[in-house]
Amino acid sequence: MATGGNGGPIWSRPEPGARRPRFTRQQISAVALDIADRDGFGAVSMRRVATELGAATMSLYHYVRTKDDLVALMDDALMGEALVPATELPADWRDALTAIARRTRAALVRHPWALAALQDAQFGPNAMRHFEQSLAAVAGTGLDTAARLDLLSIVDCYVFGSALHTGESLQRAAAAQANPEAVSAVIAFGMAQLQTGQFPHIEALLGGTDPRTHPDQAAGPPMDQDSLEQQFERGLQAVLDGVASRLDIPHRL
Amino acid sequence: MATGGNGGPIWSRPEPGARRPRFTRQQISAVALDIADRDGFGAVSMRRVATELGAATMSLYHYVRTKDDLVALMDDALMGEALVPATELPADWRDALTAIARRTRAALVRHPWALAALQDAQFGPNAMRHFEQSLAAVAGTGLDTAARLDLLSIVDCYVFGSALHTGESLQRAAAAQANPEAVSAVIAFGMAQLQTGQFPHIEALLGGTDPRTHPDQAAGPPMDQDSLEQQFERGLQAVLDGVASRLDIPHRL
DNA sequence: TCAATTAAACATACGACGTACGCTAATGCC
DNA sequence: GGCATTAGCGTACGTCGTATGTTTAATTGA
Repeated sequence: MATGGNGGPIWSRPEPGARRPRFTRQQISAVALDIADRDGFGAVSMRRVATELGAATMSLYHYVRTKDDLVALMDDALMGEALVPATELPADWRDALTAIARRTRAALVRHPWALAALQDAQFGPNAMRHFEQSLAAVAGTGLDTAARLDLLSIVDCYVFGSALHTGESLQRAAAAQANPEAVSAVIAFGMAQLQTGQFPHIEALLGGTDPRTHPDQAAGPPMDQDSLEQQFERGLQAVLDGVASRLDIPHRL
Repeated sequence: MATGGNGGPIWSRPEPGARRPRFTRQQISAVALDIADRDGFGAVSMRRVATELGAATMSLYHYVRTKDDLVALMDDALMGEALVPATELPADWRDALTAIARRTRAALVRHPWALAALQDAQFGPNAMRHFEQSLAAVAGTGLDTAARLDLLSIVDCYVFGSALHTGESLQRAAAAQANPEAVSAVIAFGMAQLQTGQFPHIEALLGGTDPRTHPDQAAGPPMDQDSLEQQFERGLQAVLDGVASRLDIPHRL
């Protein structure tokens, strides 16, 4: 249930009053974020969060109606990390979009579980602030409304896709380090596939180097955090080039 | 466990032999795909798949070592849908990439659960074919290896991000139709937020129209399948423009 | 000040889930 | 026809989200 049931999104309801609550939503989402970062999104259970808060499982349900609500809190905390501090938002539209994109990607990469979880979470106040900030960034383009939304959508798609890609790569790299024998099994499978002759371009890409002797480059370029970030930067500028020329945006250059 | 345990990826192991098995992997993944499409990825359980196959739960474990393996089969079936038939792949790099992008997006949009599931699934034969096909598409660009991979990565990020975006939108739209009262609660929350005055650009975007009287446009432009597809096409061409000019690719135009 | 009220906290329990374990019975090969 | 192999399955364990009902503590009205 993506919309959270009958009472509206959790942010439209006040935090519980009367008897002073032991926890704030920030504390709860912080604990949940921490668990997800340490042990993966799958480790975030109502019991676990409650335990780490020092409470009984069912006590959580006074702060959160369902687990979806908890996930919504987590996602909104993450969107908070994606916000560019208001004073740091450049005036030029291109610089502003770049700043927002960098920060958004950084937040998503920091919490690789987010993209899966975010998929059907309700949008919260920080998501709204993110949208507002994006609109502010493109306010100076002189474009009409539809074109502005197009521009934002294109850049957003690239940023989220890039974060997805980076998250996968890093997760794969981590899994490979944790379980080296599985990685050689995967490589063996890949080599066997190559030997069918159906993959000439991949063969050419590897250029005769046996990945078993160079396990650091599983299929192509290095996959460390820095390379992926540089790749993201190159792609982002290319995307911005493309939309700028398509939409005929005046630029200060 | 993204790497699937000790025995290597499922594709490196033969289907069970000796006594003739009742099911093929294709049947199994087809049933699982069908369940996911009808009732969501969360409805795909070992019990459910087994039941719909007409078998007992534990019998599935003779075809699949863990549920992760089942998900891997599902993802690979999906990547099969994303393949462009070999005879239909255009010679021009830009047309070829466009064809691959369209087909990939279509497959991902058809199965909105895929992006979440795909995140940590092992790559299979069809993913490999997809990669091979992408390499074939950019073979005629004259770029060196690193630039080719950059190009592919940028387009792929945009395609996956766009599919993520589209999937979210459609899912939200479906949820809204299934549960209209929740939607008005969300709108009420949004209006209340607007009234804080912290969102001048969003207010300007709505242009004074109260979404409660025009609930079809929750926040901005229409979100139907066609509009999203057109938006994707515009964005894709913009992205291709950008990489083409950045990478200085000769084009037949 | 002291009862009445409200809300926070919790224990128990239910039906789902993935899957470890061990048994039964059907099949292919000699 | 005998036998090894293995598909198929029943049971059970520990996890999950959460419905339900009860206890405990703080706030409020008189």
